[in-house]
Amino acid sequence: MEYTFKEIEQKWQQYWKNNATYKVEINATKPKYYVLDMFPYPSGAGLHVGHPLGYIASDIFSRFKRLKGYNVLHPMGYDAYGLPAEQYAIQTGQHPAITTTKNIARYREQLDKIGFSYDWNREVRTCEPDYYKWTQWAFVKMFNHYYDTQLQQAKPIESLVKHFATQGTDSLQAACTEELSFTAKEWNEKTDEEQQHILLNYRIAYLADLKVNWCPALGTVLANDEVSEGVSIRGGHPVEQRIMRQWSLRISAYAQRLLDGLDTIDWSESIKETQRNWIGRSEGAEMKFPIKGQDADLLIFTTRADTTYGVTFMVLAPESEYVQQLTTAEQQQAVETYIESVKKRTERERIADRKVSGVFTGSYAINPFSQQEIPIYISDYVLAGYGTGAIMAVPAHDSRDYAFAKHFNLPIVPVIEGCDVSEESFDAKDGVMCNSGFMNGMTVKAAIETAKKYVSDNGIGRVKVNFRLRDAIFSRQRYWGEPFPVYYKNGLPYMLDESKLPLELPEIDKYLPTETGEPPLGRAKAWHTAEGYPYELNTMPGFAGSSAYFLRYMDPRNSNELVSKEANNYWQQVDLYLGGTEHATGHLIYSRFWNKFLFDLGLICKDEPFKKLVNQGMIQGRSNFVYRIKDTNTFVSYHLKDQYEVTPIHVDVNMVSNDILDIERFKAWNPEYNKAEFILEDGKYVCGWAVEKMSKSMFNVVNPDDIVEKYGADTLRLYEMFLGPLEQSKPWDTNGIDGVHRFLRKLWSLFYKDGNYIVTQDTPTTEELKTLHKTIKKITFDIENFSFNTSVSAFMICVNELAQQKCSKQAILEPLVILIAPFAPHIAEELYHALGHTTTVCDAVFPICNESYLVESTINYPISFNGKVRFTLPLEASLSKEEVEKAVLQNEQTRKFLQDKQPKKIIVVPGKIVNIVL
RNA sequence: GCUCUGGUGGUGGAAUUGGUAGACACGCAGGACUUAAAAUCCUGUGAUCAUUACGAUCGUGCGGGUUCAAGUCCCGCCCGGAGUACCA
Repeated sequence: MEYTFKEIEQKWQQYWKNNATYKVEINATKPKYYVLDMFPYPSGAGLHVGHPLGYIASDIFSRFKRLKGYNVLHPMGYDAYGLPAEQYAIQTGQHPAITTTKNIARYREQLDKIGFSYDWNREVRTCEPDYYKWTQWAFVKMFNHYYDTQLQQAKPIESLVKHFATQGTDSLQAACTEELSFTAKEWNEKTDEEQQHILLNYRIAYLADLKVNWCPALGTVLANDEVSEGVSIRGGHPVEQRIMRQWSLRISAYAQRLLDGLDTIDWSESIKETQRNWIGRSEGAEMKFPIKGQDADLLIFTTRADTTYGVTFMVLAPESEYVQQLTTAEQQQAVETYIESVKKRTERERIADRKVSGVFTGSYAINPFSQQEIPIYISDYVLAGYGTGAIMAVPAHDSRDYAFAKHFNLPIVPVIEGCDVSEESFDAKDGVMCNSGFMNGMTVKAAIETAKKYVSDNGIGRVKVNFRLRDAIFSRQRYWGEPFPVYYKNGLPYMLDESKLPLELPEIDKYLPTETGEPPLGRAKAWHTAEGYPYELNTMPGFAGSSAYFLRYMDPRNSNELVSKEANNYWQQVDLYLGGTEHATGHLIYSRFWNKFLFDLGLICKDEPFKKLVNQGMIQGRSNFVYRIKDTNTFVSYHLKDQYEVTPIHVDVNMVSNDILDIERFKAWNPEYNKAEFILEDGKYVCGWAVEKMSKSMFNVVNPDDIVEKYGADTLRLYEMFLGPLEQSKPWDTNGIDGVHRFLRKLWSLFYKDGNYIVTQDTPTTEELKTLHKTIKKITFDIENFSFNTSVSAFMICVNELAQQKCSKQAILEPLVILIAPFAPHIAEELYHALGHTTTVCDAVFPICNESYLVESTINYPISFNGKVRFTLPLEASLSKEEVEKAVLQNEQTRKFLQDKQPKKIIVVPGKIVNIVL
């Protein structure tokens, strides 16, 4: 019997399907394990060979855990809402639901070919009403809660209303957009409308006028993590700042918990660090600088209160509310001109062009430490959104302030001894204070603490923690997303009753904004409640649907709850989450926030969603080139190209094998090349290559279907793992896949020779047992450490050794088949049945290493002289240090290397090495 | 700039606590089988020098250091990749 992978794979895929092998239910008698892949957005291009990398790794781990006796939840679904389907709809008029359904079918077909152990009964699609009902539901909950900063927990908005009714804002501990102050009496006298307005200031999901990233090309606003360097991440379109009325989620209230939680989860240090930076906690002081001639203060935030004596001017952000208040009549014109010029600049221009610019307001502040008068400027290097939108400038110790001071000729006063500020600022936080009154002589570290105390003791301000993390803007002016369960009455938002959910996405005639510039939902007919109140026209952003999908998988068909208590208590949280690093500041923060919110409401039992996170590296493309001699239709082979003036041209990697071009296919590729001529080397055309992003335009996309067709799914699975460490980025190079395929054939040939089944019941030899158990040990260690590339080589070594030993004994091969089942499930299932089993290999028991087979009786000691190994010497493993030393010194070869010299020192590491120092 | 990563043969990579650097594969070369090709199998394959056997020297981005012993630890640089960016 031959290794006919195609038949074998189809046969077992059908078997698994027929027998519901991967269906999983709550089973209290077994420990649970939850393995999750980041679910894909089903794009029109289908999967390329890079996508399944993580899925294969997590599948290996799931299957391993199952063999180890765990009840493994391993689901898959689709992040089905998104821009590409909508953009396609705009171009073609095809409903995005149709595009999406088609793409999902294609994804599923591709995934099925690879033999994953997903329980497809649990599939979710974020665009299905059954699913997004719970996205809307969570939003309603967020609207109906506020964040208590004292308890560090979300609380029902009713308790806040009660607080207002009895105490007003007195001793209020609630996260808010704007600090408000009113009495209980004032609150009670307000109209319902006024009260609702105030409550929006506290709700976790709230509507507010915010400065947003508006992307005109996409016709929508984008969240901070969807914008990079002033352009949209999807599509690279310019983004500008605009004030718009938008739904937002008060994720900033959770900043501290999101930060602290990082210490409790097993994620890579680098991704935790990225989140820490994104959250951006900084401890400092909020200080009031009195304004000269006004009964008002300028409030600023600083982490360097110790440098206050060095403050020689103040700077406001152009958008700051202080601007109007502090601009004097004489400066009015100049300030207006400046602010106009700043407004015209896009975010992108601001980043690209960092010229110092600014304008004087005409007003002065009083330095609360030195009592000196200092001018107040406006400049766009100060950000409105951070701190208070105003700063105290310390040019001697801050490079930005320094540049500004130099440009406007403002004084620079150093407050740290011995630093030279004639050329640049001294930003470091070490040294001894000077020019600083009561802080003189202190170290910077001590001065920071002293200054903070001074500030609070003298009523200048208070110690404060600031976060960089902004609230998440939650509105999108698009069609293909979750509708908000919101209607408006007198311009005020109200939530639909939970019984009315889901509010389904309506049909519209065109997927474009309305003529009046309203979002696409403005085109929907009868888009209002039964009473006639209009529904919200925005839809939710991409991260809405992916923020709690891991919970829904636990209980995907529950129509009464997001997840039942029973299912949640059993499955708890994701034990292993596998996906790319690109979601570090988006999905992975939002879903932690969402999860914590649900946790606060007592709806789920864990406050962190993903216990362990593993990030797979990106698979890059490996492009091939041909070299056309300039102005000809002649192509010259790689090693001869330097003799000509050539233009490199990308050539489809699918017509290149081991860098040798298939000339006939190349000619047929494009009519232009039909008559092409070639200058060959050794009768072949050798292509050049480079590592680039895998994309259509580089002609380097490799489709997993083609690999499965040619080599089988098991080969694909093994080869993807064999390429290199899971977490590292690496180029896909189909060269080398033959080796892995050959390995499977070799494994097969331990069972079948010349078409005959040759497995025997003989008792294995010590050597054979050693081969097996060393492999068990290695594979177990590797899987637990996500080192799948080394597992594959361990299997190769094992099979090579067994072939050498001519071992076809059931006692060895059966454990080996179970061992390899997580990696190559189809061949394993086939061979497991060949060995006489009638149930699936998935329900076998993972073999355990018996160390006693690994004990060596002799050790081949490397004998080194001055650290250089000269020869090896087999010695009894039981020999003591002294005996080893004696045996080595008596050895003839040792004498030869010693010559007449007396060794100065002999180091014997038992079981490892001998080093003789001369 | 800052943070995180990584740098080992022609290529992908291995080396788990400092202990024989280059496992395992690819590629290449030679050989066997074959009318021939494919497939398969065997042998060799870091570099340089030497070759009659024994070999010798160098070698993990660069320069130092610790150690009997360094790819691995310490100090200082260089280069690639990713993220982030006026955050006070």
